[in-house]
Amino acid sequence: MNPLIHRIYELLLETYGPQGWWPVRGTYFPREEDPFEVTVGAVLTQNTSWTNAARALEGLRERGLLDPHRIAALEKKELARIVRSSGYYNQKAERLQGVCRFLLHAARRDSIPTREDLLGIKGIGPETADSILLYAHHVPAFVIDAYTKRLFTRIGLAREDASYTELQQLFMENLPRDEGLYGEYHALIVRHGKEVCRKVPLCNHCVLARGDLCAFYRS
DNA sequence: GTCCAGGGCCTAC
DNA sequence: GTAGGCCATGGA
Repeated sequence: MNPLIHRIYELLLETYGPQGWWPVRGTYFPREEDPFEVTVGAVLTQNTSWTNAARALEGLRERGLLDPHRIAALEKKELARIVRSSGYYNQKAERLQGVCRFLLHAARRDSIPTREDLLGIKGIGPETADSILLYAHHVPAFVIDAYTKRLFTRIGLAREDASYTELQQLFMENLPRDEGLYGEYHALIVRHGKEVCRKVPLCNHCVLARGDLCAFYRS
């Protein structure tokens, strides 16, 4: 166990507070948590700001379309029009319908999809699969994204060429297997990535460049 | 006008 | 097996 992995989580949490990603009680999801809605959101936010993805999600909700049967039955062009604000709308319409077909046909009702199942769907890569497992189904799968890689490479805890799997192992082997912790940690990394450390290789004003991490950080 | 956002697929070497 | 191109909107 490398204690730094958890220590960084504590520092981020102290700095930014709980981020309240899915299940969401905040701004973008007024409703109760719905695994399907979270799954759709995970696709819509691919390489796209959450505000743009949330608009698309809202468009689906206000039309009563947050249902795999309905999305699968829609004309693809119509679906693309509705999710336009999330960008890549033709691709995302296609991907959403692929996810829905899987949920309706391949998956058993009310069962949690496996990671392999999700990766078999066109348009679902490792990050989206783990996001769906973690935030929709509360499976402890640590989500790795570009922020995570950048931050932990700079800190020196990961190699530049580390694969998704290697980075995921870094977290999962050094943290208790806790889906709540994983979900909050990933959200905090994203928040931190937006706040600071954008272009400079190492920012001295960064929260992680102080305190007990300082010596390690600068070494 | 430029850069970026809660990626992933396809193609060419 | 991997680097590069492509998908595309909306906010800073």
